[in-house]
Amino acid sequence: MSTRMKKPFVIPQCDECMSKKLSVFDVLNAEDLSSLSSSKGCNYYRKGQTIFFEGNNSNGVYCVHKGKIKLHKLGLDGKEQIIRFAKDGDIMGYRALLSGEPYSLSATVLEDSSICYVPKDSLIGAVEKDPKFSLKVMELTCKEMGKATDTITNLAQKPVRERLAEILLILKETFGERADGSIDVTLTREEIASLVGTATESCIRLLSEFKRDELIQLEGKKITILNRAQLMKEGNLFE
Amino acid sequence: MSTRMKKPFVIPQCDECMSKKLSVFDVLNAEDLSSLSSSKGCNYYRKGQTIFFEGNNSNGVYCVHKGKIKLHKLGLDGKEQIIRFAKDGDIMGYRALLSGEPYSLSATVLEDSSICYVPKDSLIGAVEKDPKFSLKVMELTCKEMGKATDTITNLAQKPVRERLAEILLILKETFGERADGSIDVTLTREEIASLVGTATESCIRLLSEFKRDELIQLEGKKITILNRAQLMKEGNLFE
DNA sequence: CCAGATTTGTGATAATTATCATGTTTTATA
DNA sequence: TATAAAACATGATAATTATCACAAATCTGG
Repeated sequence: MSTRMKKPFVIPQCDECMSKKLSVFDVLNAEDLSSLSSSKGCNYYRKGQTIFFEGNNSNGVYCVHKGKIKLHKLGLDGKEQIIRFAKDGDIMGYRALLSGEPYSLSATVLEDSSICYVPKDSLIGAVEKDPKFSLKVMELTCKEMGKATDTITNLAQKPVRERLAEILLILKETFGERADGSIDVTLTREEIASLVGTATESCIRLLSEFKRDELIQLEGKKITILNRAQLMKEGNLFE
Repeated sequence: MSTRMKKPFVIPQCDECMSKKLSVFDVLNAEDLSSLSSSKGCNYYRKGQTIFFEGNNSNGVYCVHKGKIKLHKLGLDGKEQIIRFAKDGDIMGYRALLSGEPYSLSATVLEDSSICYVPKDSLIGAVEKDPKFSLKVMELTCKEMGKATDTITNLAQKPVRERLAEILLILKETFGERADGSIDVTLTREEIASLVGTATESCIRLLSEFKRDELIQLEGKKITILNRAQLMKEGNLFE
C-alpha cells in the first residue's frame, strides 16, 4: 500500500498522448483538445481491476494513458471470451457509447494502468463540432470491424494449431517485446486459450509442442518467439 | 432474357426507402437527401452477380433498394466465409470507404436485386455537413461491431450443433418467413455451413438430425422452423 | 427438355479437440 | 514466510468434427 502512495498521482495532460500520435483525438485542434482535456478525469487501476462491466450503461469513453487492458465478455456458461486488447493511446467503451447499447464487453487491466475518462457530452460535442474527428472515429471503428471479420474467418476455418501460432504472432505485434526478446505481455494459459478459442489443456499442449519444436521459448508466463518464419508457416500465414 | 427487358428499369428515389425507415440516411433533411439522391446511381443485379470484390478499392457506398446479398470473404485455402447479409435499406461497403482500406469483403447477390450507389464525395459531404448523420453512421458501425463480437464468442465457445441451431433462428429473424412459413432466403448447404463455421457434410448431417427430431422441415433449400422453443434450447439460447 | 454440372445426402473412417483425472509448480496473501 | 488457491502440465479417454468416397437428386444453360 505504502509504495502506491509514495508518488502522488498526477492527471496526465492529453497533449502528452497526442505528442505520441497514439490517439484518435490527435485530429482535434488545440482549443478543442484542451477543452476535452479539462473535462476529463483520470484514474489509476491496479492489475486485476475491472474498469467497466459488460451490461452496464456507458456515459463516456476511456482512454488508456499507460497500461494494458483486456476487453472480454462472458460466453453462455460463464466462460470468458477475450475479444481484444487496449494499450497506450487506445480508447475503450466507444462502441457502447456510440451505439447507445450497454457495454458488450468488460475491461480488466492486465498490469497497473492509468486510464482517462472523457464524459459523453465532451465526446459528442467534439463529433458535432469537428467532422474530421467524426471521420477519424469512423475510421477507427471500421478498421476494428475489419479485424473482427478476420477473426471470424480464422475461428470458422482454421484449426486450433494454426490459430495459436497466429495469436502468438499477433501478441508480439500488439505488445512488442521486452529487452530479453520475450513478448511484452503477461497472460495465463487460460487467457491465451480464450483468444485462440480452445480448451486450456489443448492450448498448453500445443504450446509445449511449439516449444519442443523450438519455435518458441517458455519460461513461466514469458513467451519468446524463436522462429518467426516457421511459426508463420504453422499459422498458414504468408508474408 | 426477354422477361428481364419487359419492364424498363426505373431508378428508385431515396425517399422511397426513407419512407420505410430502413436506411441510415433517414436522419438527413429533405434538402441533403435530395442532393444525395441526385448524385446516386442504381443498378439491377441478377442472382450470382458480384457487386464488389474483396481487395478492390472503394469509391462509394452501396445501398440496397431491394434484394438479398451475402457479404463474404476468402479464407486462406480459397474457402468462402460468409460474414453477414444485406437486405432492403442496408448499406454495404461503408467499412472500406470509411477506413480507407480496400474492401475486406465481396458482395454477391442471392436473388435479383436493385442496388443504389452513392459516390464517396456525397457521403463524406453528408458527414461533414450533418453531425446527426455522422452519429447515425457511427451507431450503425458500432452495432455491427457488437454483433461481430457475439459471433466471435459463439465460434470460439459453442459446438457446431448449437451454432447451427442459432444460425437457423438468426436467418429467420433476418429474412422473415414466406407465406408458407419457411425462412425467406435460399442458401445452399455449403453457405449455411460457412455461416456456422463447419464442413458442409457436418452441416447436412445436423440439419437431417433436426429434421428427424421435428425441429425443422426441409424441402430442398426451403427450411421451415417447426419448434422454435426447442431449437433455442439446442442453441443454448435463453428468453 | 436434355446433358453436364452442381448440390445433397450418407456411410466409413481418421483426425482433431475436449474432458476428466491427477500431480506439480507458481502465485497471492494473511 | 507459511499456506491456500490458482495455474500449469500431462496422460488417458471420449466426444466432436473433418475428410474421403460415392450415389442420388436437383439445378442450369443450350
